[in-house]
Amino acid sequence: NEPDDPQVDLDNMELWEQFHRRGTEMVITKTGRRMFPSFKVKVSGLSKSAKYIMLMDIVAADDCRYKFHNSRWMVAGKADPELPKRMYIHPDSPATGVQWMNRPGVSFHKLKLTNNIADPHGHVIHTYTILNSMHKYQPRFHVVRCGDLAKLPYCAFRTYVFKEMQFIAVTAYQNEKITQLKIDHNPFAKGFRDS
Amino acid sequence: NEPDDPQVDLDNMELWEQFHRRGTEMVITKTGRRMFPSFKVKVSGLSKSAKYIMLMDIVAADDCRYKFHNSRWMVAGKADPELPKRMYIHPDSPATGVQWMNRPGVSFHKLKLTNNIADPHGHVIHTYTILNSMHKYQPRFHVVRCGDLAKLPYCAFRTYVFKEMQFIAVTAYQNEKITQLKIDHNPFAKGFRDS
DNA sequence: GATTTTTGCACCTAGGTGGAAATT
DNA sequence: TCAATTTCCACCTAGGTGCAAAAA
Repeated sequence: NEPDDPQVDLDNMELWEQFHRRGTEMVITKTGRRMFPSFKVKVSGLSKSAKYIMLMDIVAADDCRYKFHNSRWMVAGKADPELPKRMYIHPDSPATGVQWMNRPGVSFHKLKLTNNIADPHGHVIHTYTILNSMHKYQPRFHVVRCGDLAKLPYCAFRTYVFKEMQFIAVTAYQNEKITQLKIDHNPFAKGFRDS
Repeated sequence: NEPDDPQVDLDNMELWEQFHRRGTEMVITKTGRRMFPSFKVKVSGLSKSAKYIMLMDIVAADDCRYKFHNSRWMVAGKADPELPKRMYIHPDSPATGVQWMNRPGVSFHKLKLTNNIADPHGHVIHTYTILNSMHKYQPRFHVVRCGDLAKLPYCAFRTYVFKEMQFIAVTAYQNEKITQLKIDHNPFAKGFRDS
């Protein structure tokens, strides 16, 4: 009656698949840009009383550089070196299993993607992830049974990867079909819709 | 070279004093209303490496009920019973002394005042404080040398009180001079300014 | 020249104000 | 009748969009 076998479901999977079929792009800017669709998961199967820390990060999906040519993404050489990535710790961590499971979802919408090497601030909570433009990335989600942030480095991670979330970082959209999907579904881009 | 004698300065003291001279009022609503001026302090004198938790709460200033009569606040009987108050833990807690001192200030602007007894959600982070209308209150600030939220109940609190922050909770402003000060200084009320 | 990045912008969402009228 | 509270609103701040032009 106290399981500890997390089941993780990606929120808005149908939308993610629509983007995935066309080759998702995410804009990176100097001041930081959110992901769309946003990264949100529903977690079940946790021990009710045990404490957990939830995290995400974004890692290189391969060691290639890409370019968009003839309406297609093509490999264009070897990847540039990656800057060290920091884990984005969900700000409500640590919390008990029942607290995580009772919420409508665990959302990482505040994370921002940037190409700005200079860290904006020495914030306690790291909101920015530095990416290379024209490179392919894979977001990951981690569940750690751990009640104390200080002990996080010594705890076992359980990692969940959704291929549907792979994307290529860009400073300006390349594929107009991706642009249109963003406009159609992101409420902040409603001003560019036709209807 | 590792002091542990916190010095706390109230931000925007001149503005607080302007309100204090006229008898500050704070609006409470069903959905919750922020304080204005907002509660922000600058902390120094902490041990650089020790971890601290920062908190605030709001307690009854006396055991009276008030009414506004002939342009003055007057005692109008004995206070209604207070609902138990919860500490509002600053969301960046715990953090090291140098992290707290390096920031421009420790801000509690997200706290909301309400007269709604039904707690809106079972949030991990408590944002709402329930107050009685027409009663006088005193906000307080607490510094706790403590590295673990779970151990907070067993740690020694150092409490700082600014009399300039005393206010009477209202559902609608009584003193028009207070209303005008709010309009003059709160950027969200700019629409009501004359100029 | 061609590609990639930056900047400023109009247009949105989201939410914090006190006023005025309605309600309790 | 009077005092206190609730509801809805226009008017703000704050900040997330892709676009177009300029810059690198």
